[in-house]
Amino acid sequence: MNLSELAQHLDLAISTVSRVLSGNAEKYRISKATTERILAAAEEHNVTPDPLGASLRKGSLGMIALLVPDITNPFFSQLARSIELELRDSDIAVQLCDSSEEIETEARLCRKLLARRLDGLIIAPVGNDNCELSAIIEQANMPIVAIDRVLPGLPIPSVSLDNANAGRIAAGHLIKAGHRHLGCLRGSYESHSDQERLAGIREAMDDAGLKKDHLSVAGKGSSHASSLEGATELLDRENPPTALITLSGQGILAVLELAAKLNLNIPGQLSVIAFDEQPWSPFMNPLLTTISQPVAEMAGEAVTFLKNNWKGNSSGTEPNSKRVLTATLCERDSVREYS
Amino acid sequence: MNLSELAQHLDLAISTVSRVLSGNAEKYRISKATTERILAAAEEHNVTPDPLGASLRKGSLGMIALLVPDITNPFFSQLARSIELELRDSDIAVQLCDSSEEIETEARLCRKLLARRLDGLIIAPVGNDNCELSAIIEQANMPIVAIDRVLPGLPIPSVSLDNANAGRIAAGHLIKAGHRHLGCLRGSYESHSDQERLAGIREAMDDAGLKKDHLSVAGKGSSHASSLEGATELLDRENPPTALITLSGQGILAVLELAAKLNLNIPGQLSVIAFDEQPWSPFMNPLLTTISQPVAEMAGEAVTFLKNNWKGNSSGTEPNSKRVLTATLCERDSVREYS
DNA sequence: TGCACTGGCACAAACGATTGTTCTGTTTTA
DNA sequence: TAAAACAGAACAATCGTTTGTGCCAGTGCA
Repeated sequence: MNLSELAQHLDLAISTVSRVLSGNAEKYRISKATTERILAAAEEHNVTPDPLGASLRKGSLGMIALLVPDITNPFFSQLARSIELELRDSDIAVQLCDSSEEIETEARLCRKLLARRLDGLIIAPVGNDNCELSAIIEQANMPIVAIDRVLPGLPIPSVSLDNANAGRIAAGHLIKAGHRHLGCLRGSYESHSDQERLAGIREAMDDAGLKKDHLSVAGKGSSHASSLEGATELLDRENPPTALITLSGQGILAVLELAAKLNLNIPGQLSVIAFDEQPWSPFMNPLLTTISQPVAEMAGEAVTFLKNNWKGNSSGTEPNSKRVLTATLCERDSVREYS
Repeated sequence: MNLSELAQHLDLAISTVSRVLSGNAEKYRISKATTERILAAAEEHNVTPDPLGASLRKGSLGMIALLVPDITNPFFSQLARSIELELRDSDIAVQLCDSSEEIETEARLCRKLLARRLDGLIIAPVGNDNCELSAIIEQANMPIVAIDRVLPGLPIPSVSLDNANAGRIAAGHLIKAGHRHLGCLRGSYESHSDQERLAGIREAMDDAGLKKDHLSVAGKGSSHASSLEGATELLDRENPPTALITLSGQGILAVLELAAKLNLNIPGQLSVIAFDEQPWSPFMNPLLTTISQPVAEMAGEAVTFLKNNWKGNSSGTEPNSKRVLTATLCERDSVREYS
């Protein structure tokens, strides 16, 4: 039963019913009696205004989209949850899209999303150089904010981590513990974030007077197989690093697996710091020292940005703002002093 | 720019434009020339039909909702991803809702979802006895299917695991390895699934001629703290079980943590089987033996059910069908022969 | 020449709500 | 007593599509 049927049933105009049911009874001076009558009947027949009709009229869907590379990745699922929570009370729903880490799929989905006049889009781009995506996004007409991974070529606002600083923190912690030969397991694709993190690591080593050949870098894919290959390149050789930093979420698992295979005790013979705190990080054996991203805060920033850009609300952030947040070190048991 | 503006610009009727742009040009015998002209102009001005208008007219939103207790739980995020993949080619989007394991929130969100005349709802209920939810669902007018957790009181179709069988498999495996005293760490709430799994474990023990006091059960919450408490109750005592089964995803982490604290070697002194295969299960130390749910298959079944119940498509499943899938044992290194 | 047919498109009625404007009484004010 | 003010509700336009039907012109046939 919809509003007009209910109106007919009550022998009232649909407009009156609409005003009452959307809570504007007094604003339009509907009498107490009528209001009560409508509310009762609505309750009885279980009728609520169809948001679809309202959306059409209001020009707003009451929904934003979240496009992530892989919802299975704990970072993104935490992000999804934080965004959901953030929006729960504002009558705005979240449409979830997963691009499976494929840039073509990402472009296709993004195109679809833009066609669906949503109220906004939060996108965690798959790669760092998706021309098609850039082209698509450029002619979008809804607020869009990139999160986690920044597209350097994309003129859209973003919320991301200060990756260089995060790299410095990680490397600094290891250097302070006495390590002189560091290894670094890169994640997927030629990710912008990974490059920045690496740059931060190099800076920290520079500051400590460590030469470039004190850092070994490997890894060229986000899959477990690639990570394993990269880890092998780093560890299964003459003079392996005494401490490792994994730049992507999956990497640490490969390192743990390989270390077990090689009978390398962690942290006894090898210290590790893993990028991205994961639900299981505090419960692994050993308890993992990690670099943690402020996921909830990132979600908050992204949502705030979208909200600020609604209703011609130009009060908020400038159109091309880059918000950069700081990572924190979670010290646990996977790093040991080296002498 | 919308269809009517484009039509005006081309000096054509909006209906003609609509038919061409929705791919029904030949069905309505639009001439080749006109078709080309419209397509070209649409491309040039970047105009696509607004799904909102189409939805209103067609009476279908092209969207289903997925309501889960916690998208952060790998099982549910895998489920979300599988469902997304399953629907990707059918022009149906997924709205994600997370109830934070709170039954009031779940009811509230569910009510909202039902008001939003979606094309279907896949719900993984938080608890096993949510009367309010049952009441809400009963008067819904869209296809709904419960997944993972079955609500015994709810007269809706469901896709779930054969939990009793899964319990039998787990216990059977341990018994076959020579274990005579089993422990069981229950998950959250008085979950229906957990009860069934427990029943299966009891059956297997019965079959092996093991008495009831050969099974210790503990745990009364899904939080890490509760799990830790339960694990302590099971392990930190005189005559602890030699093998443990954790019935919920978080439980195993608590067991690992406690075992490390108690200096209990796994699997040397304690064998464990964990319910729910997780991304990190194959990479833990030790590699975890788990009971794995066929997530993708469950997603497929749920989606298929919804599809079958569209368009008055009564050909499909009966309205109250219960689909039950089988778990598999992933043998790894956390179970050892006991003599 | 007249009729039926049909290709090609326009007309208009939904779909379900929101909201500015208008209309009808009744009460207050001058 | 007439005019003004106001409360309460109806009217109608609008959002952007889809789709059944109607209209017109050209063609084939008798």
